[in-house]
Amino acid sequence: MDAIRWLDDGEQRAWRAYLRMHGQLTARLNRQLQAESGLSLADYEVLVHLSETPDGRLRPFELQRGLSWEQSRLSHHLTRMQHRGLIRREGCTEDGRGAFVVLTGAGRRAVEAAAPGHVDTVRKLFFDGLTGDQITLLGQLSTQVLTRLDESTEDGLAVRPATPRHVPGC
Amino acid sequence: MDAIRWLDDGEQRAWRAYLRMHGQLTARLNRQLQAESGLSLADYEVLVHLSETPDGRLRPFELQRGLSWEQSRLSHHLTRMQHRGLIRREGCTEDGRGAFVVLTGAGRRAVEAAAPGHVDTVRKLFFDGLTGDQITLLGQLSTQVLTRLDESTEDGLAVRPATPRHVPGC
DNA sequence: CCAACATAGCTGATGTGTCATCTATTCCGG
DNA sequence: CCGGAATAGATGACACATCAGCTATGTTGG
Repeated sequence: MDAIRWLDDGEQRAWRAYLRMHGQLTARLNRQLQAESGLSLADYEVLVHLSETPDGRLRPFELQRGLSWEQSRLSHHLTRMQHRGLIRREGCTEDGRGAFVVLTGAGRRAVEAAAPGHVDTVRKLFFDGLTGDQITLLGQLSTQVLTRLDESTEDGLAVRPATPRHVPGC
Repeated sequence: MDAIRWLDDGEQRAWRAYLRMHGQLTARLNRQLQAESGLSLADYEVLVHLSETPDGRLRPFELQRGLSWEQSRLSHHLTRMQHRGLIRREGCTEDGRGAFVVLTGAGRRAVEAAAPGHVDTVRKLFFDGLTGDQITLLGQLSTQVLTRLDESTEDGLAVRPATPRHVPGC
């Protein structure tokens, strides 16, 4: 029961600037993608992952891990993308529970058409304003925080199936 | 018509790590807030802004600027928060178009109850894994990018209503 | 073999964000 | 003082995200 360690002034500023920056940045990226390609950032990420495989197909759970998305978000999103003809679902013969997500021709054309403009915007709005050192730092920082997040998920600190040990009566 | 400048390997890694980190981090913060206080991160930010004013009231457009939210998002969010009793809307006598958003007692109690746990989680998941230098640099980086975003909005590069000559002083 | 459990995936309800559009008021130049 | 433009704000439609819960198949220890 220690005293609350509030954020000091610098932390406060950094935190708020960071949150605001991210919001603004992704809003801009989304608008650019939407306007020029009819895709959202989420669509784009899904399509990129698929397009990076040799045959443009992945199991949903692979996609899920690659994107770090919630399973259900992915499923809903794939349904919408399927309706728009960007991807197709196929059954999986090796695993009766499974499925495949397959990039359609339209899907591939959509990413390929979107990519140059998107990368250009990411550069203009983000990378071009940063030094190499800053980019390196950001990468390190992100990786550090990610590691920390993973670790604290595994043991007790986050979601855990309420005391699987020592259940009275077991 | 220059050649496309794709992201190099380091940029690619930094960018993807960054996007993933942000997603995971905010997901965790949202869950913690939701679980312990029944608030979302968005709710929390609104309430914090209100609670930082002397009388717990702001004009929607002030809130909008403070949060850098879309006007319509704010309006919808306020409606939902109003239904949950966290804020109240009042008319504005000085400006017939205007309104006030007022923190209710329940709203104030909610932020105050939420704050310690939230700050603690932000520390545990984020700041405690970073050095002071990293925090400083993140603040700088965010501010730089924000400036860049603002600049490129004002002149031609993004949406602009033809001739916006009329800056609201305030 | 089979009961318990884990894994893969889908779905419906509900809360959230964006876009386009709408009303009402205020501001401002002629 | 009037008409057009800017400002403040709300709203409906729709896309998106999360949660809880569901089915079906695979895996494994007894």
